[in-house]
Amino acid sequence: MERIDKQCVCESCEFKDIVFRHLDDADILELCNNKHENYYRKGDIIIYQGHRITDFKYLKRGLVKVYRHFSDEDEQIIAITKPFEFVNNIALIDGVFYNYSVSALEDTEICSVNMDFIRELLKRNGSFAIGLLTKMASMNNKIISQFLDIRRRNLTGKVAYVLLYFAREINHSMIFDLPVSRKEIADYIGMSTANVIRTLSEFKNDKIIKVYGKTIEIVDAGKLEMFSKKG
Amino acid sequence: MERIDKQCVCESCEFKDIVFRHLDDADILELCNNKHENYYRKGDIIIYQGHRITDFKYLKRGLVKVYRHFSDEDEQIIAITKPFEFVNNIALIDGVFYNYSVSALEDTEICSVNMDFIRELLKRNGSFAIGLLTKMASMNNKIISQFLDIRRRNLTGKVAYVLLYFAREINHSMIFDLPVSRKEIADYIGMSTANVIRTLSEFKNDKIIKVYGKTIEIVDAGKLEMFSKKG
DNA sequence: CGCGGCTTTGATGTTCATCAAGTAAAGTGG
DNA sequence: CCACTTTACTTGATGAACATCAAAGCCGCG
Repeated sequence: MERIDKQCVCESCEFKDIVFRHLDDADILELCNNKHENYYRKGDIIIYQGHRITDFKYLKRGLVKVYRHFSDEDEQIIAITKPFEFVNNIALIDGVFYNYSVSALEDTEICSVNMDFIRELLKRNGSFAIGLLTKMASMNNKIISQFLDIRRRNLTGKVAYVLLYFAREINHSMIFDLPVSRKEIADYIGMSTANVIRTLSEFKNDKIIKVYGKTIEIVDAGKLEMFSKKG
Repeated sequence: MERIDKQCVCESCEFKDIVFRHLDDADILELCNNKHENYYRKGDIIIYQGHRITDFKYLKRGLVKVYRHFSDEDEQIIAITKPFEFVNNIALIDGVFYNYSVSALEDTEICSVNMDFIRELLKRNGSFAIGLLTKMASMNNKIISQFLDIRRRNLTGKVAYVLLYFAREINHSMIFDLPVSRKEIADYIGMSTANVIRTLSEFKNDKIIKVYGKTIEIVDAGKLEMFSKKG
C-alpha cells in the first residue's frame, strides 16, 4: 500500500496530459497500480458488443475500428480512430453493455482502468471529471459530425471523403496503406463493396489516385476535394 | 448571498433526479439562483449553430429537433428528443462553438445554467460529475444507435422506423400528431421529401396507417414492424 | 501447386432523386 | 371574413444512381 514506485510509467504517458492531467502524484501512482495494458495484433477483437462494461479503456497506440453487428457477416462501421481519440463511452451505470465492438486494424496498445477506480477518481477529483467529460463530448461530436458529413454525400463524394480522411487524419501523408479492406470502406460509408471498388477504379483512371493493392497515393488532392464537396 | 429561499423550484424538478441528484441542499439552492428558465414557442430557435457555448442547457418540457445546416435551406436532422433526454454536448473548453442548432417543435421550456457554475460544481462534486457523464454518454449512444438503425434500412424501412419511433418513444400512442413536416422527416432519414410522402401514401393505401393531415394513426403496427425490420 | 479469400469488372434491374404540375392548407392584408 | 399569397403536400413520369449477381483475375498461404 505504501509502495513507492518512482518508475511509474503513467507519469510520462501522453494520455495523462489529455484526461489525467489534474491528478496529483498520489492518484497517478494509484492509477499506475490499477491500470493494465493490453496488446492486440491486427485483427484482434478488443471489445465485444454485448459484453458488460467493466473497464474504462483508451487507445494508446495503433488503430481501431468501432463497429456494430446487425446480423452474421453484416456490420456497420461507426468510426476508425487513432490513439488518444478513442475512449469508450462509459455509461457508468451498473448492468450496462457495449452496443458496439472494437477491433484492431493495426497492432494496438490499449490501457484499461477498472471502472470502480475511475468512479472513485471522478468522485474526488472534479478536474479529472471535467477532463473526461470534455474528451467524451469531443469524441462523440466527431463521430456524429462525420456521420452527417458522409450521409450528405453521394457515392463519389463519400469515397473521396474517406480517402482524404485516411490521408489527412490517420496517416498524415498523401501516400499511405489503406488500413481496411474494400468491404470495410463500404461498411463505413454505407455503400456496396462493388461500387466502392468501381469508384476507386474511376479515380485511378482519371489519374486522381494511384493504387498499388492496399497502397494508395493521392495524386490530385484538389480534385478529390472537389468530389468530396459534392460531386 | 445569504438569502434563504425555501421555495426553491429546483428542489422538486424532475431533472434534479436525473443529473442533479447528488447535490446537497446548499448546491441546489445555488443552482436555483444561477439557473434561468426560458420558454420557446413552436418554431423558435433555441440554440444557434456557430454560437459560442456559454450555458449548460437541458429540455424540461416540450419537444426539440437537433439539426445541422450545411447550406441555405438544406439541413440534416440529428435527433428529435423529448424532455430529460436532451442536454447539450458541453465541450467545456473555452472557445468552443455549437456545431448544431436546436429548435422547438412544440412549446418548450429550457433550463440554462451558466457553464462556469457547472464547471465549479463538477470540480467539487464528483457524484454530480458521474451523473452528468452518464447522461451525456446515454444521449450520445442513443443518437449514434439511431443513426445506424436508420442507415441500414431502405426507404420503406426508414419511414416505418420513424413512424414507430414517434408513436412509441415520443407520443406513447398509436394515434398521434406528427411533430414535424414531411420535409423534416426526409431530412431526418436522409431521403427526398417526395419519396417520404409516396411511402406514407403507400402505407395508407395498404391500410397500415390512416392519415388525416398531420395526424397519423397506426392501424397495423405489426406490418410496420415488419417493414422496419428490413423490407 | 492448388485452394480460398479478396478484388475487379460487366451486365442487369431496382431503388430512389429529380422535375414538373397540380392541390390543399395556412398565413396575410384589406 | 374574404381574396390573395405563400407554403406545404401530393402524384406521376423520367432518368440517374446504386445494389445485386455473376464470372473471372489476383494474391497470399499452406
